[in-house]
Amino acid sequence: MRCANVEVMQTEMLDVFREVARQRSITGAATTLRYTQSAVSRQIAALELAVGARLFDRLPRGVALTEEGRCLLEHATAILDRLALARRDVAAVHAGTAGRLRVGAFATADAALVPRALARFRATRPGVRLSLIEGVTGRLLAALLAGDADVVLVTTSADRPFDDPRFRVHHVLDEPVLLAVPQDHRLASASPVRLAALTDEAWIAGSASPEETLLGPSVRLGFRPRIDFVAAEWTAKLGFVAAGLGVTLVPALAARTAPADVRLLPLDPREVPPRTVLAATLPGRTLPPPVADFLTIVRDLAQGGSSPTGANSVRGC
Amino acid sequence: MRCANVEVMQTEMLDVFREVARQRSITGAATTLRYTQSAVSRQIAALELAVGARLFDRLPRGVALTEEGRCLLEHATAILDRLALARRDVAAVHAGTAGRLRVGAFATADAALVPRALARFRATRPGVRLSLIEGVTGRLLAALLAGDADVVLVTTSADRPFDDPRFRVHHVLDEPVLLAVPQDHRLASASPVRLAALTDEAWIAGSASPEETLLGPSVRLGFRPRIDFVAAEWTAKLGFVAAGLGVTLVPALAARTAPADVRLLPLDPREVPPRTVLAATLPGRTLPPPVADFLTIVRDLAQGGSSPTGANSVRGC
DNA sequence: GCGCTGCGATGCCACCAACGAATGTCTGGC
DNA sequence: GCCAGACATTCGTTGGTGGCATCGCAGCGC
Repeated sequence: MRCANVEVMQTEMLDVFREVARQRSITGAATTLRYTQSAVSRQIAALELAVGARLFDRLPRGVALTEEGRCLLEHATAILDRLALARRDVAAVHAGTAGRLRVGAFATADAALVPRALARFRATRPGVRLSLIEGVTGRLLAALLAGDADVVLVTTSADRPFDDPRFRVHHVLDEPVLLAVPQDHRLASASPVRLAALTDEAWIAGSASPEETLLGPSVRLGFRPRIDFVAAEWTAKLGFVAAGLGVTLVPALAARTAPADVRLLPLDPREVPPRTVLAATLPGRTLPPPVADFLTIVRDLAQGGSSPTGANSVRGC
Repeated sequence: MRCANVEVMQTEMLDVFREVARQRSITGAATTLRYTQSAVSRQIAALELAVGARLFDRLPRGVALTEEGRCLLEHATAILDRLALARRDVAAVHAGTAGRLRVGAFATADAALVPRALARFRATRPGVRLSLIEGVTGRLLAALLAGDADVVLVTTSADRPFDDPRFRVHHVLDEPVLLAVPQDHRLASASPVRLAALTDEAWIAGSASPEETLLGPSVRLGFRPRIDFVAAEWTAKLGFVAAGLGVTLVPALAARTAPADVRLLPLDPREVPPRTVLAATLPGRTLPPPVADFLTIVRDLAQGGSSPTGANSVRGC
């Protein structure tokens, strides 16, 4: 019975209102807007009903804004401008010339792979705001779920497939694991090294329980290392190695951070399977162009698409 | 044939969009907004068509904003907030609790009448921004026409009725004109003074041609003053009078600025008709509450509604 | 494994809100 | 005093929009 939207200010109303205010004429605005005079007249009447105040004084020649109309005009102009801005902004995001890309990655990926990828990304999409969070796999996946990241780079061992349905995974690269030994180690010139030759070595690992470290896959294959030192940071582990206190495993991505007095030796991939680097996104979501681009760039770089990373230089051995 | 407003973002669309984004559910938003699920679904589809991008990813349980949707949400929120602000603002202006009042007035009105009126006005409508422009009648009326003032106070002599159809006039007060004489003048105790007694006086006037001054009406009635000194400012004229160099006419509103050694004498209103003070607004416009209030207050003050002005104290003589 | 359930999309229909055309009304000007 | 210009109003029509019902799809539980 009664009009439902008697109180609604539609954007078209505001547009008509603005034009009438500009021209100080209902008939003129109607002509400009390709409406009939009656249509504009009724639009203004409806808007006046909606705001509960007369917006124009009707003069013998045209109309004049009332104080209420002048007040509304400021707001209407701002609203219509913002609406136009919203159009342009959404279009820019859609085209990939604006927006944001929030990447999450593990520490060694941030050494070279991610910054190079982001640099190349920025060159092609300079309007996209970039941000990065670093952390371990669990934190990264939580951030992705929480909506705090658009794509995260995580690692997993090949013997533990990543099949959580809450994530969509994109393969990035299979990263060989290297053995770090002191420069004068007895195996420093052996290639490749077999695990059987390392049973009596003093190991340096990130945790006292080797299951959770890079040694995990090999442990599950039957290898039993003797862990003498526990250190979390790569620089610390490599420092111990350089001092001749033991050996450790190093992912290829961290190879470039190794000091000169440490030798990195390839291992048999059947005994020490490569670590898989994955990108994870949320399933069911359309990949925004920035994310898709970033994935392409990261994969390209991982395959040696540009100046080789430490991983690639060693993989060639 | 084709939809005319396929590209329009209506405010209701944005409202629905915001609610869907908040609840991450089309069905939920429909329930909250008292719509059916199909209506909301189509609203979102129409909005996506309007902006040319998918705003939500449809998930098995609800929906999730895309990057474009997140972008639009910021704008939509701002727009809807501004729309609500516009409603409140216009309502406040309509109620007279907000807005502005731009008064124009001639110099002597600004001595006491206008500031007192504005002070009383502010007490009742503290939210209204006040502004004042001062000038002579011509400038004030021009400002009114140009939309730079809402109401202007001007003076006119009773023998020159103000009948310009471009203005709507509101009578404020009839202001008697007083004769200023030195304290020891021969007429200092006469009351009222007849013009016939002033034919030989040395006159001080605002212009060499008395037609344009306060003497104008009397001149048109046959009086021929001898103008010895020309000075524009009231303080200057009264200074000449105090020095015994002549006599001059003073409007009652300026009486309070007279120094103590000058006597102000009443004149016969038939020979020196009172000056009329008018308020002018634009015709055909609804008087905003602030303007109507201001007019009421000014009239009230002019009739001695509060502490008497200089005019009133003299009028009583 | 199969059916159920929950959610969004869509076809169909009805309604009314808004448009266009024509007319009415008022004011100012010649 | 009639005309012209501008806004308001009335009337008939139509397209946009919501409701109803249904479909498709995916996850979950028995």
